[in-house]
Amino acid sequence: MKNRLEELRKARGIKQEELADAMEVSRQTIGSLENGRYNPSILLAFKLAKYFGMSIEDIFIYEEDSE
Amino acid sequence: MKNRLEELRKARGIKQEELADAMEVSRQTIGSLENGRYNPSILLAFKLAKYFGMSIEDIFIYEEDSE
DNA sequence: CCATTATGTAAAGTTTACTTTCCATGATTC
DNA sequence: GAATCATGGAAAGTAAACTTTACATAATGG
Repeated sequence: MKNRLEELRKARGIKQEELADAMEVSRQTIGSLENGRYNPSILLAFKLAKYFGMSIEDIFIYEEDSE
Repeated sequence: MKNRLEELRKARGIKQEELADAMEVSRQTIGSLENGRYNPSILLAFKLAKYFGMSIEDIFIYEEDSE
């Protein structure tokens, strides 16, 4: 799964830490998502979608058979 | 988080086991989602959405501060 | 230069999603 | 009323998401 988090965050002009605080997760979690180290839980995906005013599908790009 | 899995599955006239096979998860996983014992991973949510031809948001109902 | 700021990443631990195995129950159906 | 079928759910284990701590580095500002 790919995602547009870094792009969307930078468009908002905020730091990883600010986004992390808004989502109530650690800065490392945001960094890990931006750099593809793992996928978000569905709850975090919903929170991020709400924060950016978009759908989950607009932020996270599902690819067949992705890990 | 609530979801419409049982309703959607029954509308299709299929068993938990058949849905599980299509999603490549165990029957117990489908049962656990239908009965709210836990939330799906985002990958499974994407697979289910694709299977039912709907968006994740149409199947899974995000509620503020849900576990 | 030096201090600070933003980010990358790793290690070790906790929590949660998911598996396999197992048993129980209600609804057929024979 | 015994056998089968669909579901519920528990227990124990594995895998992945997430936390805290820690350190490294590049960029910037004084």
